[in-house]
Amino acid sequence: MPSIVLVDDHSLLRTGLAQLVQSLGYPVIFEADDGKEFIEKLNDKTLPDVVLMDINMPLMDGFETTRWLKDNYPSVKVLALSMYDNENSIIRMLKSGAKGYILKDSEPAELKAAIDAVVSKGYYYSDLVSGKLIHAINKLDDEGGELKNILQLNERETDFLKYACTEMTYKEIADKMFVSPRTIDGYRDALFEKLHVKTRVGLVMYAIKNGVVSV
Amino acid sequence: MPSIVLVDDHSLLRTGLAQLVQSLGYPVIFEADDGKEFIEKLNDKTLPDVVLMDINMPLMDGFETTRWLKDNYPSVKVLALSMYDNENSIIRMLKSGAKGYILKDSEPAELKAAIDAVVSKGYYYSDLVSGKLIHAINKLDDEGGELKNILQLNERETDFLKYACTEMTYKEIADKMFVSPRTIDGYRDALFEKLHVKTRVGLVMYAIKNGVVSV
DNA sequence: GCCCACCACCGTGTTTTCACCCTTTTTCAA
DNA sequence: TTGAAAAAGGGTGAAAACACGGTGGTGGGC
Repeated sequence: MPSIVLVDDHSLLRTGLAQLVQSLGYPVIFEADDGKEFIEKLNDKTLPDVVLMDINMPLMDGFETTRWLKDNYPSVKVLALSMYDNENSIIRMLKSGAKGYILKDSEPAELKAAIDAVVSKGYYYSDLVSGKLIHAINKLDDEGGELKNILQLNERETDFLKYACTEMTYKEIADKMFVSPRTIDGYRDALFEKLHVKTRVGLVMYAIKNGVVSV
Repeated sequence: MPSIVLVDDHSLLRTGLAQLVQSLGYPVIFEADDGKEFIEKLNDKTLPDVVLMDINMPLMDGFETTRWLKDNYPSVKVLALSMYDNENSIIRMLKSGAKGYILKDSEPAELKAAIDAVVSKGYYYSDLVSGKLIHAINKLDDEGGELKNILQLNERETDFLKYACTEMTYKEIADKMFVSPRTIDGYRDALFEKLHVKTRVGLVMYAIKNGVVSV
């Protein structure tokens, strides 16, 4: 049977999941609270076949950790485990190297199917994932193929987005970030365009759906 | 050993939790996806000692379900299980009749302690809960004791709050809700006051933290 | 060198949001 | 039945948010 490692910051759920995975017959090698702890615990003796990886975690998130794994231990398959089914997370996670993506409200049978598929076929794409991917491709056509926009924000934009989720005015955010209010206007307009929103509320909703800010 | 029922809409996590609870030695009588399903499955033969209840669920949420249980089967103890540690949820849940409140990222040992305490002592208040309660009491003093404000919003306010989390302007929201824009201004100002926020972003963050809108 | 992308910055004008203070209608309880 | 609240609608003005069209500097590629 394929061996498993769990990475999730919700201790109770992770432990429960470990029990479930074991009851399905897969040995759980170890568990970790976040990407950093995972990497520390990982060595040649503890290499699993599959890593069940949460996306939103403190310290080192699922995207980063999956990318690191792809670079350092490409034989280890990552199965992303998320609360949400938003398109950006799915695409970013697959781009980072994940071999599959399942929601936390799936049935145990789907988890088993996903683990088996990742091990035997090398990937697991549920209808949900396929659907989102197709939708993303269609959107690309509409926009002339600017894939980068869906994927990543730079440092400054991420910082700004966090501040945008507070009750600060743009002027106050400008002070906090040591730039002029006009520059903040620029960040805002760039994000409006990239994220396809029109208002600050749109920014906030995006930030939350994508784990840029933790609720 | 006390018997347990689990109510949570995240199937994978709920199943895992069930395994965990059973491995701690507590029999799990049944599981449910939400409050509605829970009530349908409940009868004199399936009465548990403790219900582990998620807060944010579709159809019938944790508050409603706990209140119903308090009215119909007061002997069943509810232990609230939440992602978030925000004050309002804790207070509302305890007001609804929950005997304890633990976070999903607690250690399994705390879950065990909580279940045991709820059964033997009738309640379980962690340091987190106590701390939040004390903070809430202090806030009350500052405001002259307006407890109702923390607890519940009426129908119209809830509707408005949902719309406020979209990119609609207040004018558009007014159209949707069949009232004049001025009335919307009124809803908004009332919520600013009740929720102690100053901007629409504040409303959005409140709505998300309290599960008024689902992310 | 030159072009290009990217970042920070700037000005102007419109729309939306928010604060403050007001009237009318409905409701409900003393 | 009166009168005190609560809910709805209203006006004005200032502040913030948003749209649009710009400038100059920096650091690659070629």
